[in-house]
Amino acid sequence: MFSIGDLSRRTGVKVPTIRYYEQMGLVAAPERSEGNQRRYGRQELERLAFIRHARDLGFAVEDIRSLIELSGHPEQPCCHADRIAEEQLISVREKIAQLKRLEAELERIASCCDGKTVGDCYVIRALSDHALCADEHG
Amino acid sequence: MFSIGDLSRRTGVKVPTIRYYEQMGLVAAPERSEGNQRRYGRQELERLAFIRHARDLGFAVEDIRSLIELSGHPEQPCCHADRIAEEQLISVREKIAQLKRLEAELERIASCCDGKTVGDCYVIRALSDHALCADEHG
DNA sequence: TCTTGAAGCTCTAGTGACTAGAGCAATTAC
DNA sequence: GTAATTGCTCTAGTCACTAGAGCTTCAAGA
Repeated sequence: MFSIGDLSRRTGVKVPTIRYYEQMGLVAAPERSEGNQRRYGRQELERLAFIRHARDLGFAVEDIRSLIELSGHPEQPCCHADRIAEEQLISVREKIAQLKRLEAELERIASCCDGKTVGDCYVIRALSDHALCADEHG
Repeated sequence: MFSIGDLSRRTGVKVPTIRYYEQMGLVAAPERSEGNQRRYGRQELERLAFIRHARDLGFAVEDIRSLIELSGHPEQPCCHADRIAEEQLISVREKIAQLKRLEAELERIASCCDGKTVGDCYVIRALSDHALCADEHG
């Protein structure tokens, strides 16, 4: 039996975040000590590690809820879990593509600036005038 | 003189977002019509286009506030503006690097799954067991 | 056994950058 | 003139936490 602080140390999930997950129904409300403090077992530890890992991978809390639901039915086909993971992969790839466009644009803006004052600063001018952009972004 | 709807159409910034920017002090409160509706001129149009462009590039509202402040002092050296842009570039690059690690991990997870049921689904198992990860992420 | 300090509890409110909705007033087009 | 559209303010919701107040419980040393 561990306290919420122990659980936090073992999983790397902060104490208030554990309580938040309980409130959101991602982890079940655990037993309490006589003094009303939360007491966790191995099962909760594993579930919280699962949640932590999925969050690190960028899954939304709602996705995690689905994945947990699924993992409680090991006899069912796993295509739903696969789809959630693939959708996450697609969304990560889209974010990367978008950020790369921004990177290119920012590189151009920051490197072109050879003005000395704000009046002829390329950074400011580029932001003022979208026509200075090489390609469409955003 | 345009209405808030005209301004929205010309800049691509949604009407409630324009009002939000006014509340946040990013754009000045404009004149009003007799019937208390906002009436904008060319100056506000340009400022809003500036904000839109900077937001598209991922600048935080606070950064934009600084950039606007700077652009009001064209005689000052522009190193501050350059620094804001460079910091934004660094942060974009960090986000890209992080997302690429996630992409690799998700690819591995999603492609390895050849199980038929949740019970032996690699997606679920990989999320349960961090030790299955190729490298550290998150 | 006493004490002290860390850790726990609940509750409310704040973050960032909007977005949605209610309930009303003004404007515009026909 | 009237109907549709657009505008107004205000409050509350989004997501995934995070911070703080004010209190109670627990664990370790004297």
